[in-house]
Amino acid sequence: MIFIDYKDRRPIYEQIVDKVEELIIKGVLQPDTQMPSVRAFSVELSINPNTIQKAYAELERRGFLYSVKGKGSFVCFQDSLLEEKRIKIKEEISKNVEEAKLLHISEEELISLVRNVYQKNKGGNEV
Amino acid sequence: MIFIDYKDRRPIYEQIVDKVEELIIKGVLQPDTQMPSVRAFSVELSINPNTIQKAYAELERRGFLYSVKGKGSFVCFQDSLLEEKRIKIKEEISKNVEEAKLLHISEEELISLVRNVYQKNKGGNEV
Amino acid sequence: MIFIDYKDRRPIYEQIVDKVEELIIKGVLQPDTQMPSVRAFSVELSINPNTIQKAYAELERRGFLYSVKGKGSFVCFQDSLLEEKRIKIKEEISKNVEEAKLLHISEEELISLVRNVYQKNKGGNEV
Amino acid sequence: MIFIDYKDRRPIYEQIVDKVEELIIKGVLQPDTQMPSVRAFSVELSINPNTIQKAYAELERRGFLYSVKGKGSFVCFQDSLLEEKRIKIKEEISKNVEEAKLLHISEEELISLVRNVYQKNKGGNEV
DNA sequence: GTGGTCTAGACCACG
DNA sequence: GTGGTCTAGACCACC
Repeated sequence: MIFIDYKDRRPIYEQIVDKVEELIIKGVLQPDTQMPSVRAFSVELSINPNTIQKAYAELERRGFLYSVKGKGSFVCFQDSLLEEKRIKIKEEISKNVEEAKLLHISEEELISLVRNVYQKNKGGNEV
Repeated sequence: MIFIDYKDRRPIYEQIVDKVEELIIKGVLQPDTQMPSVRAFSVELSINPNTIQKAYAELERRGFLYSVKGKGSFVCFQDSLLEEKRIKIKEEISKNVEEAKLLHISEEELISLVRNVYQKNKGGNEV
Repeated sequence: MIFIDYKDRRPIYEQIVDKVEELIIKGVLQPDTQMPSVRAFSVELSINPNTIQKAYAELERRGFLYSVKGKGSFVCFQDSLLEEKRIKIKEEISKNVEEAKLLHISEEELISLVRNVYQKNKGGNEV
Repeated sequence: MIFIDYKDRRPIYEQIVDKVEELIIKGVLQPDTQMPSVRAFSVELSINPNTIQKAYAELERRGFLYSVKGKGSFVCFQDSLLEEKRIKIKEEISKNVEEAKLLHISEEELISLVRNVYQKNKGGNEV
């Protein structure tokens, strides 16, 4: 399900956090599903358990997981999380568009860029 | 001219690199202008000269500066650098848009986001 | 494996970069091999860790190494790097030949020079 | 006659040394010609007299100039200098060819490289 | 343990 | 004075 890219400059735990988050948002991991135990997951990915622990802690902090003592970690998905992410990504896009404007990329070019991404995979991987 | 944000998680030298690059692209720093000397700049920002040195070296590697031993560091700007940056920022935006799509942000909303950024400061940012 | 020549006018970190590059190209250092840690290597060569760090950073920039915080530095070799080096060395040789021509060294002499290098160690340098 | 390239990474005095040497070898500067005085030359190139001084000293050390107290510096060209340079350039070519061999550039390719340089400008700029 | 950043202070070559 | 390299020693995030 998850593949660690050691050549990726981002820390491993962050790669895991991002991937799990994505799977939850995509609906692949359904709410209240139990996550693999720290130990099991660490064996599966052959990485240090501490790293998984850190990833789970971060996911819990962000509100994508909740842990029950003695039972394990579970997917916790609320719409508010989606909204938060939407705001974040829109802020990032704003920042990038501003930089693009500075580089004299035209409004039209950016809009057609947006359209292209939305056309891509049309009629295919709808969830 | 430049302000170091110690709360920023990015390393100091990277903040400097990005800021100087921006100033060059904006045209605030004109080609062949002499940059402040490593030592003078380090005093101005109250950081270690080595950190400035690292920033200047990176800027030279990227083609925004050229340094001459015994003379100083100078702004060196070619159009090809702009084109490279344009490609990079477009890739970045594409990735952003894809993520936005995943979050069910509509094509229209993104487009109006782009338009807003381009409208902002319209006819006003001349000093 | 590596010897620092303090009489050499080139900086230490550059000597290291060149030597490691050579070892990778020669195949002595195989892809994904772990390099000695910055600290271990610095002890081995009795130089400052920062100097090794600088060498590794440059090797990473050139695409011969990739480093992962908390894990180590690893050999990372792609064929495209070879092609780049080939182009560079051919340019260098062209410049040399032009200078040789200026010095009235005959075409034949240079060609026999080339042939000699290629004959040397013929059928002998297998270990 | 001489143009300083400030974007060239080599020190200025070295650029001057190389250029003067080239002019002498090419025969543009004839033996026993008087060189411009340090002051005149430094004004002409708008650089520091110390830099010219250093270049002249190096050229004298190499045997391309001789200075007469109270009179100035003069071109001094002996065939032995040419021979030295020939040996040097051949050594450098050998080194580079060896590296090319390591990169699996074929003997034939290098030889045709040599031939190409010799064909270029055929029948034109003979001195 | 690892790589990466930063400081303090030194030395060198160059102009 | 300038840029560039190096050392010594510290701290951080990550595994």
